[in-house]
Amino acid sequence: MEKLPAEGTQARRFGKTRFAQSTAVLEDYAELIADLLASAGEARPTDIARRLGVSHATAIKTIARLKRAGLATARPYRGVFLTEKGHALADRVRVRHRLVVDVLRALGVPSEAAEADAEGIEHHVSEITLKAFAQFLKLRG
Amino acid sequence: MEKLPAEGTQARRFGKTRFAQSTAVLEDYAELIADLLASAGEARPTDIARRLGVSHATAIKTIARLKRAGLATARPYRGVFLTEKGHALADRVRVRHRLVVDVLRALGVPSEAAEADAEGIEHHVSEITLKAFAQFLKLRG
DNA sequence: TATAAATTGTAGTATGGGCTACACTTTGAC
DNA sequence: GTCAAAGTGTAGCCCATACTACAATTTATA
Repeated sequence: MEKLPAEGTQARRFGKTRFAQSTAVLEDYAELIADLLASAGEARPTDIARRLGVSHATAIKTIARLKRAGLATARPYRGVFLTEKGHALADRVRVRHRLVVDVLRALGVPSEAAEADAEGIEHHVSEITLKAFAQFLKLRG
Repeated sequence: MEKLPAEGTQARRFGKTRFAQSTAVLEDYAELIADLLASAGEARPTDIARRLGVSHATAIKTIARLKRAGLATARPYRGVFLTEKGHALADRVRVRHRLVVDVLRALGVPSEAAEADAEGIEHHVSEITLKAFAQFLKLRG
């Protein structure tokens, strides 16, 4: 979610909100797919749908978007894989998620709520804020 | 944010994501309208659109949604007003926004980034987390 | 008071997330 | 090897956000 499309391009039809929102979904998918690939060796639409609580049709459509965005590859009936770019995104997302949860917990938020809220919060944390979070945790030991 | 629609009703066609997203937009509008009413005495679609960086057509459509949700009233060419419910929402949102910004700043996030990020983060902060934030700030003086 | 400028409203279109229903592969059990 | 179950894909629909383009009203100015 670091950079918005350039002014002149298709930005016009991409309000900040919509952009942030649709980016958040892609981030969630990338992270989950990386997780499934690591733990199960494969990422299938049905598993993804189940984990995200959406219908498999919705998952498949979003996977198509991941492909269009150059984040994933997939061939019919053969599961989903991440491109290098997709893996990089998943890694960034995972690190950020951990950081947000840790900060919330450090602030006294119960683990369960911290995990739940981080899910929504993480997509809106800028690089600057992320750095501050890391620094805060480091100082705090 | 606080509560999702009941299972049996129209919930079915209101994914978690969509619900959170559309609620966030209504919250932003309510807050902004309250702000405009307080500072300028009136809240006009064009002002709202300008402040939110969307077209006036988009603002007008969302204002219609606010009306449907019982949060605002508006008559053609006569500006927008908040209902009691709308004011209550705006108040809650304002308090929450302040709290989130203050916590970010306390964590060492520069003011500008804190304000910007809070805009996105605040809609995902649960009551539990909010309480923890307040407590944290109190202890910290 | 006319008339131009600004504001407001409406229509039509695109994208995105979500769903159900139905069709088509693969897989697995006999 | 057949056939049913599971998984996968497609089509069609809804609603929300957003936009541009055009129409209508209000306001401000000549």
